[in-house]
Amino acid sequence: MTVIFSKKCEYGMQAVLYLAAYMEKGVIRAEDIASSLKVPKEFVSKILQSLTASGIVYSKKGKFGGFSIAKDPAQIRLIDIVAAIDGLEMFNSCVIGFPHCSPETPCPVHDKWGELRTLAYNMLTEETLDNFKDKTINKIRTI
Amino acid sequence: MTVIFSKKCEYGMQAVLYLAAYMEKGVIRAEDIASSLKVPKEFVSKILQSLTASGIVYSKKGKFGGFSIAKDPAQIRLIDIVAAIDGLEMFNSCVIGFPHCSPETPCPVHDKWGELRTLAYNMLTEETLDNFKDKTINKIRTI
DNA sequence: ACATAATCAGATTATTTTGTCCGAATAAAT
DNA sequence: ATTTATTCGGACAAAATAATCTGATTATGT
Ligand code: SF4
Ligand code: SF4
Repeated sequence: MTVIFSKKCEYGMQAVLYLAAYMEKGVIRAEDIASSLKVPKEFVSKILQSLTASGIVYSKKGKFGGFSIAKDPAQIRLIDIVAAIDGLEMFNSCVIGFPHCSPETPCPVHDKWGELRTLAYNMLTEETLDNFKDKTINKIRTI
Repeated sequence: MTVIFSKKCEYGMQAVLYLAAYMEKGVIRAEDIASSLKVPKEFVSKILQSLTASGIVYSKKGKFGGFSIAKDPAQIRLIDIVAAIDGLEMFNSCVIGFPHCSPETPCPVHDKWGELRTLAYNMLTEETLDNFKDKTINKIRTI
């Protein structure tokens, strides 16, 4: 069981938080990111490749190459990463897995789940990455 | 990507809601449950087998056998089904996938996620299956 | 007792997700 | 130009999840 997001998406968010927190270092090698986060190197590299295609991450090839954040962190929200990797279908789906989710045919937990989805959406939308710098650095230290 | 719970768990909750809503019918065949819910018959049968082992569901073998709810629906909560199938680890895990989740080393969204987890827990805990009967029947009709 | 209809239990297959490997391309330093 | 360190991109492998099949077992009706 996953907690809402796929590993791909979790690692993607972690890696982008890392890049935003350490953006003054310039490009950072996938290997450094992977060892700091304790996640598989090739996997995180692959995820960052796809985020490069989405325009969130910048990559530089060759010696002294690596990844960096492509835009101002003040313009990136966590939901942008979720949208790029897992997509946003979860915000239109049912916790219990019933089909045809709508207020006209509510399942037993419809009201509460709707509220939860809104809160989750806000959590990923209200703040931009620049606000997360200190907490990210502290969290990564403890991994 | 799943929305919090595995298919196994989603189908389990749906099937138990079904059994609770139609408990006056006595035992119900896996095939009827599967066709009403539009889920794979053998899969739902397997899940109900494991819920039988957990004591939530009763099963009767042989001709005119089937499944029924084993306890009073007023004593079963959705979280009991989640606990039996997916387990409750999600209530101690991070949305972003960081390890060592704790208030001492909070990740960027720790506060909001903590609140969300509590609401999700309440959603699955506060009501018992007997309260869901009407909504379940209406929802199943529309599948 | 026998035939029938159903669950049970476990083996098996399929699909998706997660993770790894490797050759080609690229860029910097010598 | 050559060497070296790196990403890129796609193929590949492993693991987890979802779904199916099959034979044994059990209970009912005749
Ligand atoms: S709670 Fe019910 S109506 Fe709402 S999304 Fe889930 S199944 Fe659909
Ligand atoms: S929000 Fe941070 S501290 Fe809280 S569970 Fe997630 S990673 Fe752990």
